[in-house]
Amino acid sequence: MDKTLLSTLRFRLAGWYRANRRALPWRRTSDPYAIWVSEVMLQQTKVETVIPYYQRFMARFPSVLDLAAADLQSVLKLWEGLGYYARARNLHRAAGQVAATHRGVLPGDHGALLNLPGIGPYIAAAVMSIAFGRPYAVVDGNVKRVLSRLFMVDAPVNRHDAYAVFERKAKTLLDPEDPGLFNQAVMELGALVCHPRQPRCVTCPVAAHCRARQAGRVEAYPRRIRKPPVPTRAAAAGVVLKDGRILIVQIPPDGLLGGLWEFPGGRVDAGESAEAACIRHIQKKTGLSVAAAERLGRIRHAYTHFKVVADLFRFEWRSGDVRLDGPVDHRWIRPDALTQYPLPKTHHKFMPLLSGLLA
DNA sequence: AAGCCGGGGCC
DNA sequence: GGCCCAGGCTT
Repeated sequence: MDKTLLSTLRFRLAGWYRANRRALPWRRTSDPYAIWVSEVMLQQTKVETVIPYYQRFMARFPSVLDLAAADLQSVLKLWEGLGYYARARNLHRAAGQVAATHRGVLPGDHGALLNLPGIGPYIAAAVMSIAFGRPYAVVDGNVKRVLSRLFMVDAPVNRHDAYAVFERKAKTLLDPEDPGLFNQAVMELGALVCHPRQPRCVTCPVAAHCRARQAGRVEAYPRRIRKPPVPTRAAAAGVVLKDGRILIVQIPPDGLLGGLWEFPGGRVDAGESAEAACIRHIQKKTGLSVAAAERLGRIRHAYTHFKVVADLFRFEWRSGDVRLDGPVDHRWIRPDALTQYPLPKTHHKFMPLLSGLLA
């Protein structure tokens, strides 16, 4: 790209950003740890969703050492509802590593950051540029959308091999004078002006440089490959009652909802009743024999790769001690203690069905 | 290179 | 109901 054009683009973008940026909590600090936490929370998550989580998290864990000293369950409880719980597990583990090997100070070194769990190309570049002022270009969903329109990039943004294409573009555009501001400016432009649908080109500071706009094809970019529709699964979960207490089990740390707690249950096979499936899963996973009492209700929930229709049952314990197969821990708790544990969204949807038990 | 991993808000 | 969001990890 022509050198004069390049500096004009950088200049206009920076000017627009200074005048239009949102006053976000993580923009009032230069603490690398705070920047790091915000970037982890912002993965695949909208700014408005993150703000309250970020504020609670930073109030509770103001430094790397505070986070490293915390137990994972309290971290997951603060993360409850934010999703992608591996982010919380990795952040906690990484804090432990920073405490142990860097004396609690996040290293301003690209390679060292990439070695920490949960820090990939995006967060490494974001922390290096925003917190340390170093020239690393970020490539996120916003950047890919903005660049795909600016240069009419035909590579679909949601294909893995597209990353290298956009990274090259981002590197040539990056303003070495203030990489942190430049990176945030491109992302803010994507968030406030260069929307996925109906972009506000009229107010765009770089519309004059935009090839898609010149071609009248802004809405045709970014290009994207279609994903197949997600399947729906049937599931069942059981509230097992024994002496006024209910059983919850902890989900294994790897995989879906790892580390959270749930009522025992599982998938309903084809041709199987939800109640029979639930009894089968409880027997298999906890070793308990239960007797059916009643069906409390049904909820629906959408995950990234499937949807679930889940029936909730109430059972009375009949016999057996807990012998776990699958879950990594269990508790017999009073119903009013449920809120002390990090639970999946499905279980928050179950709560209204439990009103009789909580009384 | 592709699949897995939450939840919410928008159309 | 599909799409999108300040992605990273695993295989």
